[in-house]
This record gives sequence, C-alpha cells and structure tokens, in this order.
Amino acid sequence: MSKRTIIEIAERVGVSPATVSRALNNMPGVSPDKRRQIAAVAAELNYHPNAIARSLQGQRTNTVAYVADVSNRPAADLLFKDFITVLAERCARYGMDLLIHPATNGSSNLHDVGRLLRSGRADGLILADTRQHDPRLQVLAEQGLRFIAFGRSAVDVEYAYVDVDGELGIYAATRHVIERGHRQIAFLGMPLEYSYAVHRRDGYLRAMREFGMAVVPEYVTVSMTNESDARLMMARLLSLPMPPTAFVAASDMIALYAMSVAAQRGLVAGRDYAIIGFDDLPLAAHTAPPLTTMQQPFDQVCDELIAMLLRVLQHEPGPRQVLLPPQLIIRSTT
Amino acid sequence: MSKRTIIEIAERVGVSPATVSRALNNMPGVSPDKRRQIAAVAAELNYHPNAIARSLQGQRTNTVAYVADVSNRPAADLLFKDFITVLAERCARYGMDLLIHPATNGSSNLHDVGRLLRSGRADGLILADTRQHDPRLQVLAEQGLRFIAFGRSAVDVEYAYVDVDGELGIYAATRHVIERGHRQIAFLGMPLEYSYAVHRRDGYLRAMREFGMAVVPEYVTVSMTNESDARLMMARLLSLPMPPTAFVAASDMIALYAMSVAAQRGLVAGRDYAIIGFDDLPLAAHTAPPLTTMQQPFDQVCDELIAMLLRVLQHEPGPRQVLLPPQLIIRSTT
DNA sequence: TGCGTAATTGAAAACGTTTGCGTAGTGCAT
DNA sequence: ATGCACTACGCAAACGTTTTCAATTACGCA
Repeated sequence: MSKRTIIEIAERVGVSPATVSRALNNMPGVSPDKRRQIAAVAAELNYHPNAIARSLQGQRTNTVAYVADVSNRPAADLLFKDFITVLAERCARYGMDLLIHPATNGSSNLHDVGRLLRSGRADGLILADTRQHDPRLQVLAEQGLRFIAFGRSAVDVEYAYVDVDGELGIYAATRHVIERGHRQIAFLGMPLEYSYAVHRRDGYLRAMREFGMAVVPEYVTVSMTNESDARLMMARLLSLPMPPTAFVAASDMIALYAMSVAAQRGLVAGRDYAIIGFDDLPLAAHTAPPLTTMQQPFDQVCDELIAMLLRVLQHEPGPRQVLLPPQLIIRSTT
Repeated sequence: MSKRTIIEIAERVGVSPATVSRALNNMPGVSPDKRRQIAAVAAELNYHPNAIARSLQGQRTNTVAYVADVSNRPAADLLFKDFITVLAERCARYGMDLLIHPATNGSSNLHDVGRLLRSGRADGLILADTRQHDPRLQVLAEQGLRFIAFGRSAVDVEYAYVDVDGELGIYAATRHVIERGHRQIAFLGMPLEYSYAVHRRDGYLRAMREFGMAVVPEYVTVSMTNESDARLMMARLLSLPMPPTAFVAASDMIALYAMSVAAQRGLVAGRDYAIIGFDDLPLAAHTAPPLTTMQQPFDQVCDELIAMLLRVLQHEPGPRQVLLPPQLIIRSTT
C-alpha cells in the first residue's frame, strides 16, 4: 500500500491539495459538492493525515510530555498506571498525545528534558514529583520553557502548578482523629526532601496547634523513606513509655507498614489504636481492617493539569496555581 | 529568542545548510575546519535539531507507542511505573521516545491505535496486557501495522511477541512447594480471559502431573478477579474438609489476600501452610512473613521488547518470539 | 448586458531537515 | 601543462501539510 497523501486524493478528485486540506479540516471555501467527493475518496483510501507534516507546518506537535522523577526506583508509585490512564484520556480529549519521560535529578537528564521542548517533540511538559529544591524547575523556568508542575517546590522562581493540598488533607485527617477523642497523636511522615512531605507535616502541626494539643517531638517522625525505616520508626513509637493512641500517616503505604508492625504486637487498628492514611490506594479498602484515609482527587488533578497547560501554551488568562482538596474516606481504622 | 535553525547556523558560518547538516550528523564530506566552526556556532546558539522536520524528511519518528489495556480500572498494576521507567530508559538508549496510549478493548480505541501508526506519530507499537481473544491483535495484524506484543494470545494470527514464561514460572513454583514436601497443593488463579492466566494454570497442572500428584478439582481456582473474590475463594478453600497445605498463587496480590484471610484464622504462612506468589512486588519482601515468589524479569523484558521492535521495524532477521523465565525468590512462606 | 460582490479554487510559499547530484577545487602522477 | 581521482561544498528536491494571496467563477441586481 502506497502512502496515502492529500495529493493523491487531490489527483483522484481532480482538485488541488489546498482544497482537499480545506475540505478535510472543515474550513470554509469549499463547495458542498467537492466536499462530499473529497470525503468519499478519503474514506475509500483509508486516509489519515500525517501528523508529522501537520506539526511541522503548524509549529505544534499536539504532544505533551510527562516528566516523572524516577530517582527512587523502585518508585513504588502504586497509582501511576491509574494516574497516567486518566491523564492520557484527558489529553486525548484535546487531541493531544502523551509522552512519558523519566528523569532523575541528574543534570544529564535535565538537558534531555529541555531537548524535548527545544527539538519540538512536545509542546509543553508536566513536571511531576517536584522536590523542595528541584533543579529541574530552576532550569526550565530560567530558560523560559513551557511547562507546568504537578506539585509545588520551595525554589524561588515563578511557575504554574497544580497540586493536591496535602496540608489541608493532613489537617483534616488529624482533626478527624482528634474528633474521635484521641489526644496522643503521632505523625508518620516522610523525609522533607519532597515538597508534599513538608506540606503534610505542616498540616499535622497546624491541626495540633489549632485544637490546642501539645506537640510531642517524639511523636513527629519524618524519616519513613522505605519499608524498613517505616517499620523501625513505628516499632520505636510503640515502645515509648507512653505510646500514641492515634497515628496520622503521610501515605497509605506507611500506614500499612505501621499496621503490620502493630499487628505483630497484637494490636488491632480501630480497636486498640486509630490510624489514618493518605492516598486511598486500591489496597486501602481491603486491609484488615479497612483503612480510613484521605483520597487523592486524581481525576480533578488531571483535568486541571491539562487545562492549565493548555492555558499556558496559548497564553490565555486563568489561574496559574491550583490546589485541590483530598477527601476523607472513613473506614474502620479510626 | 528566535528559533534556531540549521539555516541560521549556515548563514553565520557562511556555508550552506547542507554542509551544516552533514557536519552536525558526522557525515563525511566536510573539512575539519568548517566542522569545528559549525560545531562552535551550534553550541553558541544552543541549537537543537528540530525533531519534527527530521521525522518528516526521514520518514520515521523515533517514537514507540506503548498501548496498555486499561479496561480494568483501577488497574492495580503495581509495577507499571517501574516497568515504564525501564522501558523508557531502553528507548532512550536507541534515541527513541516513548508514547503511552491507553486502550480498552472497545473498537473506538482500536481505531485510535491504528491512527498512531498511520498518521506517522509512532514508528511502531508495543501492545501490552494481551488477552486470549484480543481483537486489537487481530486488527493490527490484518492491517499489516508494525507492532509487537508484550504477552501472548490465542488469536490465530502471526505476530511477534515477548512474554514472561508464566507456565514455566508456575511450574517451578509448584515444584518448589512439592519439594518442600507438600502434597495437597491448591492453585489460586485468575480468570482465563487473560493469556497469562491460562499459562500459569497450565504450569501448575503440568507440575502436578509430572510429579505424579492427583489434581483435586476443588483445589484449582481461576476466579480471583478482585480482592473480594480472592478472599472468598481462599476462605472456601480453608473450609474444605481437607484443606490444602500449600498454595501456589498466580500473583503476589492474590497471595497477599490469601495470607490475610489465613491470618484471620490464626494461620501463619511458612509455619502452618506454604504459599508462593508471582511477580515479586516491592511489597512482597515486606509482608509478614516475607513472601516467597517468582520474580518477573522486567529488565530483560524491556531489553527484548525494544530490540525486537527495532528488528521488526527494520525488517532484520532475529527471533520473533521470546519467552523469558521468571526467577524463584525464596523467602519465608515456603 | 454589464458590474460589483461573494464564493470557490489553485499556485506557491512555508515549516526545518536530509540527501542525490553536480561542480569547483586540490593534489598527484603523467 | 594535462588528465585524473578525490574531497569539499552548494543547489535543489523531497517529506506532507497548511495558509496566504491572487485568480477565476458564479450570482444578484441595475
């Protein structure tokens, strides 16, 4: 099968390529008669416009690149497939394709990320897994590249972002266990390298303060890097002279590990202590007992990401900073 | 900043665009002197070749599309991010970019998948999550499109594929528990809609047969669709007059649910019964007790996928069917 | 019939690269 | 000096579209 081009259609119909282009794109200036003929021939030839040629002429690729941080492999990002699926679906809604580009914080990859834009492979990019000090943000912003971030950062540059309000989420989570009557409440946090880790801890601190509860330093942990660290910290908390009666975990995984450690001591969540997670992994509904948690509004996040990126690309007005609230899902552990 | 093109470089150096192209691509026919000048100016301008223009002229996009089946959302594909990361890294090694395209089995999406190729957006594609009766395979093969599958299928068409040998893996898993002295061995399988589900069950059956063990029909389940189904089936198995002493699970997740159900009855894996999983999720190493499992050779899978796709695209000889063996990871549950 | 206006249409340029072909220049042997 | 082989380089076409601009046609109205 030879390649189907607009020119071939033009020849068959006896018309110029320009007219075929207009007809196929529903542009004005084509008689209804030719329009029909052209559509017919195009269908007959199973013609599909060449996206590359179109991109070259139109100066845009209809592609957005998603740059994920994969420096912490195995990434253990359990919702990645769901997230990407939704994101791609939203992209498709606007006729966009989705390019995935893993990047570590290494500068070699940074160069690579810029290349995506400068080489015209993507129109804009979404930078995920932002860190407090994220060199990628710096570089991209300085070079005036078209991107938005999924997540915030502490770097001192202007950039558009969408984020889940982890501060508010953990605040709500903490309030929830407070309202359940708990007073000795621990926070199971992760290293403050990632921005969301900072926000989540701040949410805990604010809730404790606002409800007039003393913050016990031993109760505030931010070192839950991986499974063994998490288990170690939880064991330490349980061995305190006065162990906490409630645990606010910065992620469902942390909560699961904590529950597992507690179970080894015969402690049952929801009966002997309270615990609340963050993420709402598919797993969370099926732990024993099912985990109360804060659900990430991923569908909305994807909506906002794409909408905002499009705004940025087309220099349209509209919000450049969007925070979305997680939702409390009450199950059996609180 | 105006757009940097090869023409601008040509003007600055006082040479033709053709020469610049040759110099930048390390083609012969450029004097060392000009070569240096051109390189210098290119660097100075921070020039990056326009990938789109290059694609248009070269008739290839240097992009491969990964088509994932997302009809079972939430997909619960816990290794997706790791897998994609490795795959993208392998792509990058060959100068390829990775496009992610979710597709259900619906025919509307099928059309979409063909479009990726016909519109010249991708050079070839990788079709994942293949089913026993996968219409996508049919359509793609019939239309002569350039693709390979990650996973096999029962459809009656020729196609190139890479797959993990689930039959061999579960065979090895079953043999492992047999060698541990077990005789009443159950298989915790998933619905036979997905090809790998069939292969894995077959591996169990072959091992049982080869080692002269009777296959008890009640012991062979293939309905572990989701968490609740899995729990239900496991509970039923444990309530049999003569419950199995060992469980071969078709996936780590299934194994985890089974262990959870057993734990509710006070049964401890590795002590009261044996269980072995399949996948080696990050989770598996940290269950209580740590789960013996068959590890998916994802790095090799990615290697083979890219290598094979490249062979197919360039009509090079070489294997068109590759099966990779999973590896037994012995932990504490057997 | 003639004129003005609007609707169709086509020619050609443009997007940024690569590449086949032709030509000028260089050095070397005759 | 002439011929020859070879290198270095430029010209122009090509990839498949979209879009501007000008030209042609059709049509309504005086």
